[in-house]
Amino acid sequence: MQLHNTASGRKEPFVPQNPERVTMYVCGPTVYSYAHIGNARPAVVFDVLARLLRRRYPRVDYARNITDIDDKINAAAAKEGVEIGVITARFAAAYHEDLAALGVAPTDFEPRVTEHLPQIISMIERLIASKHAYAAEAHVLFSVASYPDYGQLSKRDPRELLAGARVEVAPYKKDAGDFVLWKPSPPELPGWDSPWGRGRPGWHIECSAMAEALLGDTIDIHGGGHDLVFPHHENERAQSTCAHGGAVFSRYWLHNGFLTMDSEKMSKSIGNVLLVREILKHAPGEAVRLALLTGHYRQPLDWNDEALADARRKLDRLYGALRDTADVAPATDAVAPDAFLAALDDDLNTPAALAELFELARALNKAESADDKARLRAQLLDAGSVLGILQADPAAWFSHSTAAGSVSNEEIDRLVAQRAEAKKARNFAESDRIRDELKARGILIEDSAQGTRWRSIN
RNA sequence: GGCUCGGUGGCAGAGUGGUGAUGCAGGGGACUGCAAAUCCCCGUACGUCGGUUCAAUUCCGGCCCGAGCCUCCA
Repeated sequence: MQLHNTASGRKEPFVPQNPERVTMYVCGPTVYSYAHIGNARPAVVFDVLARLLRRRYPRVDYARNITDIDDKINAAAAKEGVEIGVITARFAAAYHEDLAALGVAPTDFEPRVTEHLPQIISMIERLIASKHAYAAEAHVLFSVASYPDYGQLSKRDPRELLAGARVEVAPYKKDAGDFVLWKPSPPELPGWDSPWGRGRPGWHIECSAMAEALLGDTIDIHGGGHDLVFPHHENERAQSTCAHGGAVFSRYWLHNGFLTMDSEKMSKSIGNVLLVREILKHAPGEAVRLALLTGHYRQPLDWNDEALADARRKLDRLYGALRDTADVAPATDAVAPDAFLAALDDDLNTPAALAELFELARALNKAESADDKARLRAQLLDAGSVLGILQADPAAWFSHSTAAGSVSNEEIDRLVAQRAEAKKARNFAESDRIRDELKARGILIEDSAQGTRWRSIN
């Protein structure tokens, strides 16, 4: 298996530190609002990676945090006049709902900042003791100058960062590039007691502390969106490495590319932020998931109506092959083909893996013997399970209707029966009229050897 | 300005130093009462200008265009 490591800028063979226990940490959401489709990409991508790793190794410890201490959360809570816990509980639950709809399996760990204050404080104390951090005016700052490797992950020149040309430098900072590990909280804001007074953790320290607590000093894989490379991951790396006496923090850094909306960056100022739950009102979660896996995870992905419609048609084809062989029990000993797994093993090449899936579907459509059908069907289902798709009942997929006020199943059955009568009487004008009527209402009729069937085209 | 990463057929999107994935759309055929689904066949695709090479879409360099990051945004 090969993975592209941001730290080296190359694909590298993936060799876990301990093959008995692979560890992966992915940066999760700050829960102050609903997840948008860009937030969903890393969740889906690293879900596929976790599935692949679980197939390869006996134990995978996958942690994805929920950040529940943050200034934006404070702002949202103040606006509603509630405790921050009200806000974070609401949006953490929404996040879970959205991910479940996208077929993202729960992670092994889901640490929260509010549950790790002692660990965070302990790590900051150790950084101060080792002179990698200093307290100043109720803040604690990480000293970038104390870590010569700073900037290596994001390929940035440390001197420039120390100079901080673009940044307004707080007076208590020794160097412009120093960043906050702990900051004071005024009485009206949430705060926690610490050796430096009542305050709250800075943005980056949480992930370092929680990864340490759950996965150890050195983790195998650290993932997140490409925008996190700097400063978030650069800072995490600095903190953790220094807190651990120089031990490597993450052996492989993986970053997914950004999502654009109709070729534009998704941003609140442009007003093109698309929430996962909005999309799910008009499209099956599985299609959203597949759309996110259509491109390679490191490439930018443009989100638009056509991309989603494309994903639905792909699933129509794949589920079509499964539906046509619904009477065949999958072989129990057949697994995803080597070519499919090899594609994923090559830095999670989902487009190439998908191509193998379509080859399987074609072979399954052509298969004549029961043995071939049973084998190919099992292979297709198993391959689908690695990508987290194709596990639903094909009949459910094709009857899935997202159009409001569509025809009831009873009415469809009645019209199909009427049409069958007309056909039997060779009254084709009438049977075609019924078919056209159903089509106009979003139902497509298909006559097959097994009888007439239908599917929703909305 | 600095640092990343891209520009592949109508669209999406892999990949490769020499036999041009895959899906959708499109054309032809088989099947069908007609369709749909399925199967078969069909595309002078690799931003641009140079260089290296027997051979470059694939390697190197310039240029043009696009995306992202440059201190709390996945």
